[in-house]
Amino acid sequence: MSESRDMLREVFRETGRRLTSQRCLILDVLEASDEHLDAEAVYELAKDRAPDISLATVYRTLTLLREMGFVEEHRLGEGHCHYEAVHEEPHYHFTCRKCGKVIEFDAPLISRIRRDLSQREGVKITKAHLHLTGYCRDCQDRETSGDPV
Amino acid sequence: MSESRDMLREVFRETGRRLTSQRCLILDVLEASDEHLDAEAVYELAKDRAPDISLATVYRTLTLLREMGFVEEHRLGEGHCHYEAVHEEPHYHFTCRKCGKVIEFDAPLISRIRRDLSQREGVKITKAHLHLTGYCRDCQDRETSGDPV
DNA sequence: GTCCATGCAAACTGTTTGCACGCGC
DNA sequence: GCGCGTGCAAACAGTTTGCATGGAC
Repeated sequence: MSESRDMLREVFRETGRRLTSQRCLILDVLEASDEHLDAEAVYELAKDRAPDISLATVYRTLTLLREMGFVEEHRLGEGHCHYEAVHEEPHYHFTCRKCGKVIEFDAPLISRIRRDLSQREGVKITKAHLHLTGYCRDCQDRETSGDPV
Repeated sequence: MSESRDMLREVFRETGRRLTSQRCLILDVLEASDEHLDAEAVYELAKDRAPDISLATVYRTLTLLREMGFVEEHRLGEGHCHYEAVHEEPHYHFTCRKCGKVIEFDAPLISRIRRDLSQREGVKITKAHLHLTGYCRDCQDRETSGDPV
């Protein structure tokens, strides 16, 4: 654990940033959780180990870690962001419109889509978000409200 | 034009809603634009034709039209939503991280991904959002800031 | 010791809501 | 005329920022 933090420290130093206890802690919290935490949840979990930490620091650190590529930000549709430590493999999300349950999945076909678009439009794609919505197994019979005509 | 509004009126009546001038106007604005407007932009455009319209009405109407399936809401990552009148064909988005340019594209392979996940997880998928980010042709040489390590 | 990072509180943006009036039906 | 929809302003949620203090290096 501590040797991985040393590597981390070096990455920070190279870019003129400091590895503070708060930044360590927030990264720990994200790595320890395999859920998609929002800023408030990260804040609550961090407070358990550092009661004085502030929500502003959580936001600043999440932005920083995102810029450095250590965490990913997802907007799954509820007006606030979710964060998670980066995995090696890309993965995507399904969200149930009824109960909010999130299912993660992989979809290798996305790489074909990326390649096609890159070639056709001459763009360089750095990130793909695929977000499916619908009704999970448990909610399917009750999909009453707020749906297309 | 007016006969299409009559059809619209009927859809509203069936669900106990009223087709007000504001609702018409907002739908007009969205249909007239082939861009992705945010609520503020819809508000500004609507004010040209109805100076007394309020931003609250714009939000309420956008929510309503989304629930009725007439418009789609996109969260392309900047902390506010974009809206557009529904097209028949599904389409997806690429956003340039540098200049914000949006390219729309189709990706028929998505239907395979949808089918796979539905079968594997037993979910019913009603909507797919694919959002690619990266650098457009013009911005590729200057992709300096804020990128993964 | 230097200067970046933090905590606090206030500001800010995008969105929602309570209420009395107005308009579609 | 009944009741949904509107405009207005205030409230709200999530996030950002200014400033003085504190901690990493």
